[in-house]
Amino acid sequence: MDDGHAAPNQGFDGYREYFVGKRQLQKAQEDQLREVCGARPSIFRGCRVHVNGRTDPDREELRREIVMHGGTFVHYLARPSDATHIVAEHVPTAKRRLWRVCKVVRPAWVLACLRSGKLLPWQPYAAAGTEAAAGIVASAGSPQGPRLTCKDPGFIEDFFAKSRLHHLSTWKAALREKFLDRYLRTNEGALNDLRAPPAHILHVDFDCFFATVSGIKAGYQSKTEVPLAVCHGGSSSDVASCNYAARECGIRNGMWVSKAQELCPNLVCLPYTYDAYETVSNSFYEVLEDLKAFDAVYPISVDEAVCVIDRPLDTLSCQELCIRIRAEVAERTGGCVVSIGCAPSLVLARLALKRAKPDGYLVCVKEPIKGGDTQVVSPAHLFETCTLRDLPGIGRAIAEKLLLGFTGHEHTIAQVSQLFSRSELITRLGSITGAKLADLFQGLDDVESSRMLRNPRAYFARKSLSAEINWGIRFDSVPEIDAFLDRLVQYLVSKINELCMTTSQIVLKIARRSSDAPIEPPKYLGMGDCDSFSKSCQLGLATNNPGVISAEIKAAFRMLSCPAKELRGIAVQFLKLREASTSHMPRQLRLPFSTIKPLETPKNRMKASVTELPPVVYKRATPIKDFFERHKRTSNSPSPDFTHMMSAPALCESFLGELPTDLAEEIRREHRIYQKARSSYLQSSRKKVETGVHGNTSEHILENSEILGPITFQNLTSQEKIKSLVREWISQTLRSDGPNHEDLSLFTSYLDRLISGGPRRLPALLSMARLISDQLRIHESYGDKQSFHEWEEYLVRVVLVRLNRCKQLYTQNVEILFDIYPQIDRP
DNA sequence: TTCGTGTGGTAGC
DNA sequence: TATCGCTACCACACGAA
Repeated sequence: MDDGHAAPNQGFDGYREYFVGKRQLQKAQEDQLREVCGARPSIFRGCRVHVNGRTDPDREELRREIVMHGGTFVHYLARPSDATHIVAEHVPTAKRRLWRVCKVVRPAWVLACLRSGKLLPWQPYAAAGTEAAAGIVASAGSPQGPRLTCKDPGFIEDFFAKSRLHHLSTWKAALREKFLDRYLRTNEGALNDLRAPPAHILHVDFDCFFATVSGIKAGYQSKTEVPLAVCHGGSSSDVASCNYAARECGIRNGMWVSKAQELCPNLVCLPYTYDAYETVSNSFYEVLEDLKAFDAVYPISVDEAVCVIDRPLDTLSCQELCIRIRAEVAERTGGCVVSIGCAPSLVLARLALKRAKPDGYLVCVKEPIKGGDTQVVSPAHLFETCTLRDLPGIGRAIAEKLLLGFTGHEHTIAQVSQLFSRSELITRLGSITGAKLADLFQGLDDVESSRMLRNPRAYFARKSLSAEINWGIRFDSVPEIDAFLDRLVQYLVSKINELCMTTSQIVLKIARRSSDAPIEPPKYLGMGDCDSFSKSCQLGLATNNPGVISAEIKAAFRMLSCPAKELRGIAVQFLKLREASTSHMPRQLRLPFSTIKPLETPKNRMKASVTELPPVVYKRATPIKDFFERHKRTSNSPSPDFTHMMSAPALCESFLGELPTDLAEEIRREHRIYQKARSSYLQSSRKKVETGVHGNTSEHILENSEILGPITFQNLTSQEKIKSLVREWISQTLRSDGPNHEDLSLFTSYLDRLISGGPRRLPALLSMARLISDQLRIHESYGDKQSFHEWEEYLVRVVLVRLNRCKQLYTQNVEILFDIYPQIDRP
């Protein structure tokens, strides 16, 4: 649609095309706006903002500002998750529950962001009537702002804003993405990939990065004699970073402040200065780029990079380069110190870096001149002076596993390599880790590390996305945890949307207080000693739908059977990521008409369709009942007890009637979620339909084929009976918590069998699509319910995808008209 | 043997 | 008043088919 206007309804694509057209029109207007007004700072980048009700400034003005400053304007809010922010003066009572998980802000937030030129925290601008606004009012007068607990809506963002480890991880991810983007732009294909090991590798790393930067910001010289540490505050907070003056007292990163202060009473504790770390890091990478001395600069972390030179340089030139880098970085960062290890392999460069610290550089060459410069060393020298733990990827666990029975002192690499042959290493540590260590002992890079150099595209590509919180997790009830999981999923979904990706496997990981650990650990709101459990779910079809993901995660939480009060940590992971553009996004389906090859016979057509378009299967690869059976057998494992879930009793309504309304509702809610996880509607209600009065044999459509046998669903052959079952199934599950995935899988398989029956089966397929659409239209009032969205998504992603495929295959033979739900309010 | 799942280890300050 | 114990990725063990 070149003109950007909605096309008239053409068969079953009409609804989608209408919306695609409408969105294109709006997008074109917004693009035009950006063009006319020129580029502005991208303050609202990644934000999807919806404006609700009457506002001041009005909706159009807010829209203009948001769009011009990099944001996306959400015109129609089909569901709360469509927007990251909702702008409203007040939250209508009817929307309070629905919007509970949203960032609902006053228009003042938009204006304040524009004034300050950056995205500001939303909580201080929470709209009247929201929980967040109530929290702010309650804590007014506190200079710190509201103290949020894990039960509060803003907790996740607040926690991440202060978490050093979260910052380190997100910076690293951003650097990798930036590298990849640059690499893909400048190195079309992989022509410049290194085929042989590069000549020189420089491993560059800041000395005590946080401590130095925070120190400089607080007015200390970078090499001050004053012992400094960066921490949040009190005695049980972690030392994130300390300078060398503090290290001389025995203070180490990760140590508690109370212990550090015992070792060094003069210790100066400095606050985190995340903005400054980011600024210095940017300067650091700029220096490495500006030097134009490297064939590649690989990011390792915010303050650490591996630089590669792919041409031979003499030792003196390497030394001069190290000196130059150190001087440039110091100049551009207000005096920050980097140390450098230079060697022909990653592992030797890393060891050289370890020995170069603090405030130095080392060049490792095979045969240094005897009595020459002390900054030039041999591999043997590094092996004799570095410890096993200095090797990359060798942490405490592996070192202990290997050196069991050899404890007593810190072993050097030279000593340990004498103790074990390659085969002994493999026996003790496993095939890959053992071989890796054997390689490292020879100064050679292991397969995994050298992937970074050989195939950076694969090495730096993102394969998963996750969020984890193991601090401040204290819940009293499962509904509170559900609300938290909703928010965490929403957080991740907004991330995955920014990446334009979808996921087809999700994992819930929890930390549960160990039975012998105290209720409250020594660290304030810490996790203490915990057992960890995880549960993964295959979604079958890649999605970014927060409702679908959230429902799975909540069901997974129930399967892990952790009492609410025992929970100390929660993580949600998205695995098997795919580009959103290549997966079938709802309402963004594209019919591949241009790729259709003319086929001569229906038989050929089917053959081609099978090879070119494998059927999409929406299934649950780990049926819940299998999961229960598997875990019943492993009684010696620390896995939780599922037996109470195996026999979830029916609810006694008369008993519930006597309970307080809140409590009764909570129990009903729990029961619905358990039921959804356990129950299959199709299994339980098939008999009812079989014995019903619907249909008669003369109405059989499907089994009349002369070539093909009857296509059954749930042992039913009459299409009327099947439709009756499906109608009842949809109606029931719309009222409750949506369809069971195994049921959907069975139904999808039925649809696929219809398709493989050829064009004659098409009316049956079309009839099923219409039936689902009709049911959704009938139950339009459930439009806000999760179950409604699940059915809607199934219709769009699974059923319509199949109809599209058939349209492509059979359009010459059969007229396909399908008008998708819902009715559209046309402009 | 191969595959999927759950668990655990490592790195950065 | 505390305090902000993340995240991506790989490898291993084990069980099922």
